[in-house]
Amino acid sequence: MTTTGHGRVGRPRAAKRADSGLSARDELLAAAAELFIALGYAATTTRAVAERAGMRQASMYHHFGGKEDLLAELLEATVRPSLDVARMLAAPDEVPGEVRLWALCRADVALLCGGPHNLGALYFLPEVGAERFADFRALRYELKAAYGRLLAATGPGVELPPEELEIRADLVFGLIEGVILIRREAPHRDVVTFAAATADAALRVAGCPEHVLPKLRREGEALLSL
Amino acid sequence: MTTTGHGRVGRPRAAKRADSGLSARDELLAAAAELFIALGYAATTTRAVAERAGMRQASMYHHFGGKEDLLAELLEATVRPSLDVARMLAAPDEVPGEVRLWALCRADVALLCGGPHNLGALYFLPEVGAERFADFRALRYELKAAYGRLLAATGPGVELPPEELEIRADLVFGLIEGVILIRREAPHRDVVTFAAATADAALRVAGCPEHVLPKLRREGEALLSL
DNA sequence: ATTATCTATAGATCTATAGATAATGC
DNA sequence: ATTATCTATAGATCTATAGATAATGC
Repeated sequence: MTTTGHGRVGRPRAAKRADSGLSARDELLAAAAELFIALGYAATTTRAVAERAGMRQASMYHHFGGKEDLLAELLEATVRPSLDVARMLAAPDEVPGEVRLWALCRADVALLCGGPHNLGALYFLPEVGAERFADFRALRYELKAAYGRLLAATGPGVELPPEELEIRADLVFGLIEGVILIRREAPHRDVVTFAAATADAALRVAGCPEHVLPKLRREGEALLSL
Repeated sequence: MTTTGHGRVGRPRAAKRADSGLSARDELLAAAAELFIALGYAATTTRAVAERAGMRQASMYHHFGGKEDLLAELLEATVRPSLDVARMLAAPDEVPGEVRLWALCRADVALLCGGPHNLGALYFLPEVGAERFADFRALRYELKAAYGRLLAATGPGVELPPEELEIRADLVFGLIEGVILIRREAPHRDVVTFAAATADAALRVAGCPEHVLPKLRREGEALLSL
């Protein structure tokens, strides 16, 4: 998020309007995010992106190589904060696995529901399967693996056979990413309440008995406020 | 699925190939399903659909008004079987809510994971928000409401305040639809095992204690085999 | 006669490049 | 001199229609 001081260099824009405070790059990214989420990737034209950002179609190419670069940058910027939390929580061995799993779920849901747009919806665009977005998919896969390891470190009392563990890992990760679908239909829920409720739900799926959830909530929140 | 006996009327196709046994309509629907899921709606051209179905681009218009009609028909045909199960399970008052909820989850997951393509992925295409697909969205909304009513009929022992109930309903429905995302990445899981495991997970989210799950599984399966 | 297909194409895009232009910076 | 934008456009699509054609059905 680079802002330029007033008095920009370069030819002035044809369609003038209030300064958004964002750099041209960021204006383009914000416009692309809104349009990709609402209309999809292929249905969004470079003209629509550029004009929503306040410039002509061709000017976009001064900042990005093309539409694909916009999506790649949005995807990676969206998954990276979740992965940062996951990496942080992978380390501390003295904290029980279930507390760290609760904290990761809580933080991830807050990130997914936090920003002004439902950026996570970009993950589900069919075009994301293309080779161009392999870097993003690798980051997301790493995040998923982190969920799996924390789930496996959960217990005692919840020992599961390996194939059952694999299903539970998919279900927990699916529940968290499913939050993106929920947000699409109920955009105005309180994020803090919802994030904690979803983390509780994830640990129920993981097999935690109801009576330990208050403890996880307390310790999980404490772990995140460090 | 109408099949025509051999010796079809009309000009022969230019590109000949083995008879699929499907009507031209169904060949087009199958081709559209594969392409919409793999590439997305906007990125799929009428030429690609027609040619995968074994005919020229323009011939598609003899069977469908356009691309939108293909998607609308696929969406409605995919959600309708789930809704049929939900309507059937809405009736029997003598069966406890949690058993009926388990059965609905189990059946819905089996439907979502059953067919040869991951048709549920069509639900998440951004284009589905368009006015043209309002009928589909109404059916899906009715399905979601059925989940909500069964969840509210769950208990005793699991009485929840209304706003918590609403969050749980979203989470349960999100978990079930999240199965579509899971299937996208792990396409070769055993459907029967996975469907039951997911129904268990949904009831854990609903608040059922672990020790009642075996009973729900038994009675839920029995309810579905009627 | 009816049907399902074909070929051909008009009209409407959409992306990406080439080259001009109007600012600031030095 | 450098920069960010502009205008113009070539080339490549893509959708949907018009009208011809090659089967079967009666």
